Amino acid sequence: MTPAAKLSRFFLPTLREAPSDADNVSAKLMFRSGMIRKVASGIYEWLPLGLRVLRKIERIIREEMDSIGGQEVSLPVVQPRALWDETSRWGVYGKELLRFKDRKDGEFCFAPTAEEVVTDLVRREIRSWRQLPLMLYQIGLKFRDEIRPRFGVMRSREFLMKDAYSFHAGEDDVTRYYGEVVGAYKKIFGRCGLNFRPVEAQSGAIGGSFSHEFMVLAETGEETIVSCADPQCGYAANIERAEASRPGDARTGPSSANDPNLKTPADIPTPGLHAVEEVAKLLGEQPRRFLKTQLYILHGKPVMALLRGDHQLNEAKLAAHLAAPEIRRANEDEYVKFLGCPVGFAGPQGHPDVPIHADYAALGVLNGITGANKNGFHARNINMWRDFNAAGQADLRMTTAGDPCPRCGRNLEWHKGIEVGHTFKLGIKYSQAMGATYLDKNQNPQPAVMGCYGIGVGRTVAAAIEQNHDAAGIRWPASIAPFHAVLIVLDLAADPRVREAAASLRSALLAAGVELLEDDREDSPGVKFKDADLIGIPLRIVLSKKSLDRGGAEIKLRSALQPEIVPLSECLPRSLALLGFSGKEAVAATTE
RNA sequence: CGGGGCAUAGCUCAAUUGGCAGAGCGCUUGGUUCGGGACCAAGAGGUUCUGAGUUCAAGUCUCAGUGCCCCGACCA
Repeated sequence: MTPAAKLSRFFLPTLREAPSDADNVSAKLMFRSGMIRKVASGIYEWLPLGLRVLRKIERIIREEMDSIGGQEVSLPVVQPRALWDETSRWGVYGKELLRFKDRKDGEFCFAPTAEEVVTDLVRREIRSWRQLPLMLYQIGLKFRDEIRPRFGVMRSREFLMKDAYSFHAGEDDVTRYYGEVVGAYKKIFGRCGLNFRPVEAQSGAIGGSFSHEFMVLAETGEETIVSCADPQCGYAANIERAEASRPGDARTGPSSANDPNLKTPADIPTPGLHAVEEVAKLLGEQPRRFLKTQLYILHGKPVMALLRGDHQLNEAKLAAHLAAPEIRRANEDEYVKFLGCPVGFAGPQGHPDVPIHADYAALGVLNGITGANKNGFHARNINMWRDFNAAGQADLRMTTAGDPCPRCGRNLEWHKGIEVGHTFKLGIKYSQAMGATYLDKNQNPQPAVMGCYGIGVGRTVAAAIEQNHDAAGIRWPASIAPFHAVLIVLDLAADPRVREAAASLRSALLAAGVELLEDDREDSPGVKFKDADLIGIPLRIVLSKKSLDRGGAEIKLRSALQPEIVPLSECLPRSLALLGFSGKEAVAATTE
């Protein structure tokens, strides 16, 4: 039985005001409640109170990962270049990968993730299909040299991540197992008391439901997610990847080049107006009747994306469509060089050497308005197939307000979210590159099929605060609270009954497995109440002359408005009930 | 990487035209208090981010550097 933590001796430097560089609610509260301090941009120290929360979440993760057959390992944080060269990621990863040399000039990096290392481990030890599936996970520090760390531990450079990797004999087995992991993730975030949503993280057009992001819903989230208003449908996706346009959106085909409805192109002077909205206003036309072009550069050559005037390009989709992550937007000089006109006056017609990749929705524009490829002019009645051809067609745009659910056609709801977990069916990308093979039943070597699964542990802490706080401070869900209860004892000197009552209540709570923080500081009651609210312990118990005069102890949930007076003999059961302790949990906690 | 801003006590911030470096909170000591961040008194605490320059004089002006923050493209 652990003794109660005495606040007078507990390293809990609370602050009345947050440091000025804390830039969101959770970071402010984590600083103020003495959970974290900052060492450098994106690098934090976790103090005892914060670490207790981190450990609570880790424990939940371990239990759920173990329950689906995961086995915990500890993989190195410092990893040799040689392994990263095998998958070409030493070159591909970019500046986010922190690299350095040891005294012998050997090249290393600080692990941002561990696919290479774990695949290396497995290829050396796994021989047979009989040894599969194998699920290994670890909870350890990662480092990604983020361009712009922000929001405290939510986007830090050094961070605690649970990363898991599964190896399978065959595609079917990963698919089966992937579902188990998603189930475990739902339990993990559910047990953490979070309101979250798993969303598809891969464009559904590719047909996959094998990458999910787990989003904690919060107004302050950096991610935007759309979900179907109909729970029966259940479609939910990151806005970055949500299906927007579909082939059916195109209403024309090559035969339409001779459509009698096509009108003759005509130039219109539009001096100085380059935005679709400006030209639309001048002409009294809807933006949806426009064809919008955006020029990109791939390996020094121009590529044009074509969109309907009221739509926004999704660069990630364009990159995926072209299978070219290295594309970049063309600058003004390149517009002039390749299209012969400044940005804002370019149209798809008249550039046979520039491949055009059209969003499906753009193909439905009849007699469209677009740039005339001359400074100060736009053109009417431009039509695909007659005036230009597309090298490719795809879903290239962002979902916009008013778009229907791509699955069932009903309305979409928009939410903000914080990504706390990501699951991914990897396939054989790493096992093939690194030669992680097993012998199948027919003695044929096969690359192991892999899945990988991450959880940002520190980010989960911050997300929990974003979702559970009020003006006074944090309101921890009981399952991840640093302590279950805080005991505030007042009038110690003035009333001898208080000490006795505190002693018996303290030992009863501890014996029942309640994690107890006792505020024994020589401070005024106000200070203690303020700090208790700030650090957000779920249950507050006050013993004082006043409470005893009224018949016992004063008990209050952090979320409750008013305390209740409970007779001393009832304090233990009442506390356990308020904490939602079942008998089982209490016993488990006691026997630890 | 591009654009903008900031850097003064542990925290939040002042310092007029270039003219003695300050306040609140926190901390220490003593006293008085004790149910929502109490009060009185006395203290401790500073390389004004670093370096150079201008000046009789620089927290303040100039230059360079560093760190941090905010706005845009990656990610747990």
